[in-house]
Amino acid sequence: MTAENNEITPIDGNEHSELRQNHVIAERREKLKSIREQGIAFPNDFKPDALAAKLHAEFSGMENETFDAKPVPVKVAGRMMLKRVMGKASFATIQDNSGRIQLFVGSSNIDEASYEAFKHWDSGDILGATGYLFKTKTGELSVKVTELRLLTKSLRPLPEKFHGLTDQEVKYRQRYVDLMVNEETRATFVARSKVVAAIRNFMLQNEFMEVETPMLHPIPGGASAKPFMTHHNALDMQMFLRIAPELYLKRLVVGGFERVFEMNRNFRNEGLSVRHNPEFTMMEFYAAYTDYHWLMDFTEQCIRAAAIAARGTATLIYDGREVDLSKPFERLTIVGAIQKYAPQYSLSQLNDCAFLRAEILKHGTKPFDHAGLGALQLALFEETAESQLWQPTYIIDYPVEVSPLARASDKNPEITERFELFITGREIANGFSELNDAEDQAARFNAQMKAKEAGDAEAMYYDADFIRALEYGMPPTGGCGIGIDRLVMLITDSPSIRDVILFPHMRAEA
RNA sequence: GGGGCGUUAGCUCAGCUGGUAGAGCAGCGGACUUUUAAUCCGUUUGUCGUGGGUUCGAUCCCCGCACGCCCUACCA
Repeated sequence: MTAENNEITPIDGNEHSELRQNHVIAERREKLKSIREQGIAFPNDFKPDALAAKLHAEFSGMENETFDAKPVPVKVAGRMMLKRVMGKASFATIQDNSGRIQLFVGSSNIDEASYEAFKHWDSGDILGATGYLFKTKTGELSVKVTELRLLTKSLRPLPEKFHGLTDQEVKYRQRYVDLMVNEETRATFVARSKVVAAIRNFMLQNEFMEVETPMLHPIPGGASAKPFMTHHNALDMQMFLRIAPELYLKRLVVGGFERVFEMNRNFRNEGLSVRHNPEFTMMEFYAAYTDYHWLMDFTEQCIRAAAIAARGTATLIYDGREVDLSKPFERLTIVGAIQKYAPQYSLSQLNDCAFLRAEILKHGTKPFDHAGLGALQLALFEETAESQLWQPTYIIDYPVEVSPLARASDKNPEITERFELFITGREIANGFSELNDAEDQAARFNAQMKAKEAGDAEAMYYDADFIRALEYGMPPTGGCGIGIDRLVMLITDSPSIRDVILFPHMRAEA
């Protein structure tokens, strides 16, 4: 850059270039400037006494004769979403936490200065209105405004009022805007809140205690996944963001808290997809003296209760297809599911390792050098049957080699008392009778260590303290994790996990 | 990681076989005392994601890159 260029380059700064680029924002900054000059620009002394939705619910049946006979004074506040200025009788629609209500701003009802000021306020501004309820001649319940105040000036314009905000990226990155203008987005997160509350209530009613275990783990455990790594300075210690709370929750069962649950975040340093966010919410629970049969009954009831709390029904529509949570969930073994959904395979083929290996390769899945029969059957299940499990289905009896924390079956030491729950072709929950034999668990950890040394990045670490805990004796216990984000996707008919996470992770903005 | 599609005004989108951009909304000015996507008249706004290439000339054609969405892979 030459000296000449330097001379003509104006002050560089984000604010400055934005002002030059966006005259809409510049205009609003000018308005704010003059508001500041006139007094307190951001007053905090207006206290609304009514919410839009409650006013509609309570007064929409009343007519103007009633309002005339007995006036209903109200103070409402909210963001101005629409404004219709017409000479001396204008309207504005404001939105509060509950919904929207229309303001009638007539020059004969408020002072002239306020009316003139109102004409220059913008969509997105936060207003406080004092007045009386009435009905317009089209029958819409409205507030006849007698006093109108600008509580917060909005410097940025709202998205276009008819089409709204549709850009997925902006919806995710600027969720605050999405929430302002898209009622469906608000509804999704209200539903999520209800699901979480319903699950918490369900657990508490069943005498589970809510606990909080560490998010920072010295040894990541409880799942097969790649962890996020971090470092604690004062302890000069490598730490991991937890991939699952499982091993801590089981320590609590050892300690005598026989029914515990934790609903919180897990972190996995893996790919992102429509079903995967680097941090996701899981509800894990453990109950002493229960087994996986009990867990399946219980999980079913919990999920049903969550759907009813959020939607009022256990019969849902997902992606245009019905999902019925009201009936007992089907239970199939891995082989049984393949036979049902991929009947081209004979039972003898399904017990033939060489055949399975070849068949899995046809589906383009990774090689399985050390995989035994059970793991091969599981892989074929995942390729052929899993995505077809639309109605809620428990798949049971997972092979021991892929279930290092689950109790082996008394009848067959190759399989575990484990299930995964699939709905709409997606895994929603995973549970099992817990392995409480400390010596067996130590052996399983050793096998995982070998797998890790052989290059399996997701294999588990040996957790000596967890073994020590088991050596004190853990009662026979059932434990299960429910993927809350995926459950909310199902209940809110959302196609992407990002639609049910308020601030999904995205690449850094360019 | 692989594949597909996309990126044009603050928002939603047009833009023909290449001649450096338009509409609606929003904004600004005006009219209007029951509108509700108010209406009517006038009017402002763009590094056409980014860097190269081809060309007299590129929003348009070619290549790279960035970002996004979808599919796929790992995974819950």
